[in-house]
Amino acid sequence: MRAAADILRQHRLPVTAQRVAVLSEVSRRPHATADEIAEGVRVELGSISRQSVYNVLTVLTDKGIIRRIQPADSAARYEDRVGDNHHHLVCRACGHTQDVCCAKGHAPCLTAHDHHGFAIDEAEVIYWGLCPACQRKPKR
Amino acid sequence: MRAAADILRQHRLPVTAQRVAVLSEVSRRPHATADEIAEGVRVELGSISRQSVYNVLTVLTDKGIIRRIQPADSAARYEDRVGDNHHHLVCRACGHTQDVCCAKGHAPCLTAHDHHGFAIDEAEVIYWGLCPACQRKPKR
DNA sequence: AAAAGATTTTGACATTGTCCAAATCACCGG
DNA sequence: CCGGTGATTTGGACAATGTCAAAATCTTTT
Repeated sequence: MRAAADILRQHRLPVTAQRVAVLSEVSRRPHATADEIAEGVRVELGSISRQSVYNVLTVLTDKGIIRRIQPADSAARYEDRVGDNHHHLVCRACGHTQDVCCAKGHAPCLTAHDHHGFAIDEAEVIYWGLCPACQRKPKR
Repeated sequence: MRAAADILRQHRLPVTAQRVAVLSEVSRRPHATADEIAEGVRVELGSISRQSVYNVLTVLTDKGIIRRIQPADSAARYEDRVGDNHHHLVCRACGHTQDVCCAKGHAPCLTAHDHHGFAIDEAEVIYWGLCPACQRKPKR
């Protein structure tokens, strides 16, 4: 992946330390929450306000540089991998999130046959289950 | 649908006015949020505490009597229709939610081909777009 | 180097939920 | 039909995740 600063410039976004750090963090640790990203950025930058993390994540999402996913029972998560058709595997126990390719290329069954007049622009798929680690833990 | 009280008894749940009212409301108005349900129940019962609405919704969900769905950017919504394999169409603008049958019967493509060791128990699909009404409104 | 405009910060506030203890209610047995 | 008992409901505090707005600071550009 190109340097964060270049990506920002390419999108005509003023390059600030906060933006570079947040984007790098999203790239380094996919599927992290805003809070986790803030922590990671603080290691690098010393500090960043909570609001700035949200500001940056919002502008990056709006530009299509990153993607926001919001599984149930979890704060929003962000990822760097955009533009391809991939979905997610989420662990019900620990929230661990993993990318999965769409099962059948162009998702034959992801076009609702009766769309009730909706103008559909995205089919979001989340597979729920237990990750390998949580399967081994004693049930609660 | 059977009377709410019967359903509760069938699941060995003590029948309370709050439970009957909440369950009826979920049944009458599918995809409502906890807050909307509370409002509806108050019309019938005069009052109900916020906590009770959550308590009832939780116990009904745990018993499998209702289902909770949590689309991004929305409070959790509840529905009465359980046990069948249906998904949702959600309007990005107004949040209006509509049921849709799975496009291909038993969802051939809803088994991720590489599940990374996860024990998958559900494939959740949400189609995002604009509902007919919001398509007609001026863009924001 | 300075001006102009955008970004960051700070602190308050909103929404959705959860926790806990006290009061109340539903159901069972006598 | 009436208590007793255990479950449910309530009220109030609290937590997590975001958003809003205004002042301070930084990036870019001239």
